[in-house]
Amino acid sequence: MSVHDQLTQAFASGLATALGLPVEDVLPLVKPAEPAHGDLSFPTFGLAKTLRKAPPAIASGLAATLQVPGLSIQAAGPYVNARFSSGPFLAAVLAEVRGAQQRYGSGVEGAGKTVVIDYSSPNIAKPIGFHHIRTTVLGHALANLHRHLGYRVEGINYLGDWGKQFGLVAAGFEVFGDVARRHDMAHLVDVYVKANARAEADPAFDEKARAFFRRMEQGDADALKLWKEFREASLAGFEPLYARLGIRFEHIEGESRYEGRMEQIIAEIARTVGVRESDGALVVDLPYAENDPPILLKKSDGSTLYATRDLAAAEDRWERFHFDRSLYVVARDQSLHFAQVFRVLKVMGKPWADRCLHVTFGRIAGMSTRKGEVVLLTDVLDEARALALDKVRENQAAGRIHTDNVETLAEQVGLGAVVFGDLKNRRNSDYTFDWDEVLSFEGHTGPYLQYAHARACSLLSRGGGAPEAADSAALTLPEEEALVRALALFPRAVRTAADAYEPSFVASHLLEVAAAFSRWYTLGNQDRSKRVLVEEDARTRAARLALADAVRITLSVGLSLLGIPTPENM
RNA sequence: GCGCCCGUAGCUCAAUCGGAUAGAGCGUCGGACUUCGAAUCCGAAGGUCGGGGGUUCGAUUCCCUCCGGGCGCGCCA
Repeated sequence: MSVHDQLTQAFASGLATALGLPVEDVLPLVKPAEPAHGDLSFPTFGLAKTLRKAPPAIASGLAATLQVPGLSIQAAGPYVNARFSSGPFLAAVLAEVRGAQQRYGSGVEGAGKTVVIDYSSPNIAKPIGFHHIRTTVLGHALANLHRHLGYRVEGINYLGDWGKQFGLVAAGFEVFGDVARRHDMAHLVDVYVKANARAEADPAFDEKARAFFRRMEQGDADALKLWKEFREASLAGFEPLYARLGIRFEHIEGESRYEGRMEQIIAEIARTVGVRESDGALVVDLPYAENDPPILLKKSDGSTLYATRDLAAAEDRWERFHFDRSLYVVARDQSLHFAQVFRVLKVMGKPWADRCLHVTFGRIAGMSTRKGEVVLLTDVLDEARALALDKVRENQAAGRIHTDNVETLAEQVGLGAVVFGDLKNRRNSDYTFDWDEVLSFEGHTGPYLQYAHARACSLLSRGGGAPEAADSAALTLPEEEALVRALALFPRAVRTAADAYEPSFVASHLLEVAAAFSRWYTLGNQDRSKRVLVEEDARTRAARLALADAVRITLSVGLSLLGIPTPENM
C-alpha cells in the first residue's frame, strides 16, 4: 500500500472508530482535498440525520477528539480535514519512490488473475488509418497498467483476416492489380480502396468478391493460397508500425483461426438458444431483447459472419486463459454487436460471459485529406518526427542538448506527441483530428512531460546522481511539498485508471506532476537559493536532488505505462 | 422511429462512486533567460456548466423533458 493510501486508511479508521461505523462505510467518503484545505477531507452531511446534529457540530466534535499519528486534524465548517505532518510524509514518500524505482505505483492486487485484452486488431489488406491509434494505444496502456498491478496479461492482436474483404482484394487484383506486387502492402491497400469503391457501384463486381470469399470458406486451394499471400504481406507490413510504437503482443492471430469451428459453435447455439432461418440466412433471436435485431450467424449464401467468429473466439479464449476479465478495446460503433455477442454467451449458459467487457472509445472526426482518403497513422508519425527533428536541431545548435543521435530523439519526441495526444483524452469522448493539435509540442503534450523528465535527468547528471542519503526536512518550500503530494498520488492514479479502463487518468496526473516540478524548478531562475543544485548548502542540495530523482522515476514509470519513450535529454 | 454516447471559457478538454470559490492547455494581452535546459514559468482577460423542470443539506455529476451533435439498428468488420 502506498504512503498516501496508508494515511487515508488511518484517517478513515480513526473516523470510523470515533463514529462507531465500519471502516468500509467511511473510507469511500474520504477524498484528497484541495491544498488550501489540507490533504484529505471528510464531509459530515450524511451523518446529520442519524446523529441528529448539525454537520458543523459533528465536524468540530470529531476534530476535537480524533488523534491520528501523522495527521493534524481540523474542522472547517461541515468538513473534517486532515493535513499530513509534512516531515514524516515527505520522508516516507521519497523513500517509497526511491525504493520502488520502476515499480513505483505497482501492486499485487492482480496476482493470480488474468486479463485478456483484444486490441489494435487491424483488418488485413486495409490501410491502417490514424484512427487506429485509439484501440492500439489504449490497449497497450491498459496492458501495461494491468501488468503493473500484477495481472497476467494476454494481449491479442485479433486480425480481421477473414471475410469478404479478401474477395474484394482478389477481385480487385484482376482489374487494378499488379500480380508482381502482390506482396507489397502499400499496393494491396491501394487495390482494396479501389475495389471497395467499385463494389459499391457495380453489383456484378461485388458478387465476384462474395464468390471469392465463399470459395475460401469452402476450402478452395487456389483461393486460400492467394489469401495466405495477402495475409502474410499485410502482417509484414504491420510489423514496423508496432515496432515503432514499442508494442509486442502475446498473441497475433485472427478470425481465420475459427474457420474450422463454425459448425460446432452454431450447433451449440442451436441447442442452447435456438436458431431459425430468415430470408435464407441463419439467425439467432435473443430472449428479452424484443427491440434488438437478431444476430446473423450465416448469410443466405452459407458463408459466416464476424459475430459467429466472435462467439467462437470468446469461447476459445476462455478455454485457453480462464480469464478474470476479457476486454475488447473496440470503437463504440460496435457496442450493439458486442452487447449481442455477450448476451448470446450468457443465454448459452457460459458462466464467464459476465467477465467479457467491451471497452469503448469515441470517434476521431475530420480525418480525410483533400482527396478524401484517410490520413495514415504512419504518415502522422513521420510528420511528427520531421517537426521534432527541426526543433531538436535548433536546440542542439543553441547548445541546450547534447545527443549523438538526433534522429532517434526526434522519433521519440514525435511519438510522445502523437501517443499522448490521444491518451490524454477520456476514451469515450469524440474528437476532431487536427494536424496542429497532433503536432503540438507545447502545453499539455507528451513532449512537455518528456521535457520535464529530461530536465530532472539533467539535474541528476549534473548533481552527481541521486544522493545516498538525504534529509527531507530540508525541503521547506511550499512548492516542494506540493510536488511531493503530486508524486504521492501517482499510485492512486494508476489504480483508478486500471479500474475504469481509463489511461487518461494517468495522463492527467502526469501533467500535474510535471507542472508542479516545472513550477518548483523555475523558482531558481529568480532566486539562486531556490535552485535544486544550490551551492551554499549541501544538506538542502542533497534533499532537492533526491526529490528530483523521485520526479524522474515517477515520470519515467508513468510515461512507460502509457507507452511513451523517455529520453534523458531532448 | 428505437437504442447508445455527448453538449463545460473564442478553440480543445479536466473536474476522482453527488461535496467547499467549476480548473488546465491553446489562442489573445502583459511579464521572467549574459539559462541548475525558455519544448519552461508568472500574471491578466475570458463561464446562463445547451434550455427548462425534479430529487437532495448540496447537482457539471442522478432522474424527466426539450433543443443541438455523433454513432448504431440482419446478410461488411
